[in-house]
Amino acid sequence: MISLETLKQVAVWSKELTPDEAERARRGVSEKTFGKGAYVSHQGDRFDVWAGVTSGLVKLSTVSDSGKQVSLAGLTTGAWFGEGSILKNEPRRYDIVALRETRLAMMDLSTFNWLFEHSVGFNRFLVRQFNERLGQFIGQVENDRMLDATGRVARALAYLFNPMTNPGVGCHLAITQEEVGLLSGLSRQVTNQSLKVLETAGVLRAERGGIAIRDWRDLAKYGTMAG
DNA sequence: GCATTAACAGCCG
DNA sequence: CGGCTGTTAATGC
Repeated sequence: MISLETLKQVAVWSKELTPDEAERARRGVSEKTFGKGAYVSHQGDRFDVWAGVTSGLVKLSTVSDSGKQVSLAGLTTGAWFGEGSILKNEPRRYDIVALRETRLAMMDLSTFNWLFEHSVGFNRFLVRQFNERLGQFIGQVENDRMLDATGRVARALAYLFNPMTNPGVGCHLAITQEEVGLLSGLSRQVTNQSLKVLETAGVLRAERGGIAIRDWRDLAKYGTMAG
């Protein structure tokens, strides 16, 4: 279990709960650290917790029918994930991998179900999150084949910097070019060149071991148009 | 063409 | 030193 203060810090949704609900939530959440490269869960697992990123960076990926790894999204500070598998009571459809040392807040299933049954604020949050993810998913299938390397990098970063799904991210993120490549489904070398293009376009600033952006919507636009 | 891997030099903490 | 970055060369779809 964690303190109420910690809960408020790592979970924006907790601010919408009543005091009683927040107390329940705090008692059902514990924290765990994952090392670089560690699997949080494998595709097909019954992963019986709902989890939020306290610090670090995780990647959702799956294996395509042709057998190669496909990255779906990156998640960073403030992002919560896993509700889809819990609500449908089905195995995980994705691998979840820590791209660097990552601390996760993990809620047990009974607490999640209690909040789902009793808390209006919790359900509002879930609906908003589903809505945002649906928008991302539609963008993904519509544009996947049309985007060049630069567009794919821009889109991966736009999702990562999206304050709806990653509420704690801000406009600066410690991430290496190799990690951006892993999220974009590209090699480090091509990612390096794409980042330079985006920097020249003025939508981000590439630093050593980090990226600063002006507005994540600029990246989103870049990631939905070829060019 | 465009992307990938391999290799290497430079840089920085 | 070790990790990150910038670049080039060889190879593949």
